[in-house]
Amino acid sequence: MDKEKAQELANLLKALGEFNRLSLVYELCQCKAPQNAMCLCECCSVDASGVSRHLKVLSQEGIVSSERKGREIQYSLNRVEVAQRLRQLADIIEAEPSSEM
Amino acid sequence: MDKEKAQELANLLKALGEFNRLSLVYELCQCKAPQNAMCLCECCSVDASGVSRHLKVLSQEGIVSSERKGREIQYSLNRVEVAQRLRQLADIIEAEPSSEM
DNA sequence: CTTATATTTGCATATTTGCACAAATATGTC
DNA sequence: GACATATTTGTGCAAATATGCAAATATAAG
Repeated sequence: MDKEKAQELANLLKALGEFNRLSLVYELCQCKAPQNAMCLCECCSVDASGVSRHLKVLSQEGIVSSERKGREIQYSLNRVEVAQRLRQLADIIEAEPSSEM
Repeated sequence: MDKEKAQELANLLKALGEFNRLSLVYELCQCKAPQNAMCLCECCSVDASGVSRHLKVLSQEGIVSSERKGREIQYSLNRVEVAQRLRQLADIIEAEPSSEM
């Protein structure tokens, strides 16, 4: 595993590893349709500016996608991609080294 | 997902989401036999006390196990458990809600 | 008991992070 | 254009975090 990939993965995990951000992800997880930030605001204990910043972090890490719809911006969870990256890590962790060391 | 479980999961992800700690995990990942801290020291850019602290965090989150062997303490990765928790999250994230919202 | 090695802990410091509030920006409606 | 709503950004602050160094502790070997 090269350093750059490791850093990327660490960033993903760090983004998910904050309670309010993880709450946002769970919330989006339960939504069939994309949600706007005001709506998402209700599921965690921070104000709109805080939610905005959290969503920005999630967006930068490719965890959520956003699309402006008029006045609102609708966020949706990149389910497949995130799940895939988590499973890849799980596979790496679980795979015992074949030979040695 | 109740709040307590979410917090636990966030803690796991946060523990893994720091570059040097993730490097330690990768290092342990490639080891068949448990490693002591001095050995692990080489894989990341912090001194022994830093490694000690990182290993403590990983240990508290159940990511690694430790066992004293004489003068050394040998650390090993809890492969199955960590992989399982990551896959559980992946499953939650990937599963689209059946009915609504 | 002294010495050597491995690990942890106390302390100080620098950096990062999460947050609220206010101001700025973007967009839609009248 | 004036106003309302949604979101972002600037700022400051308090708390958390990562780190190195030195001292303390644990264990083994002599």
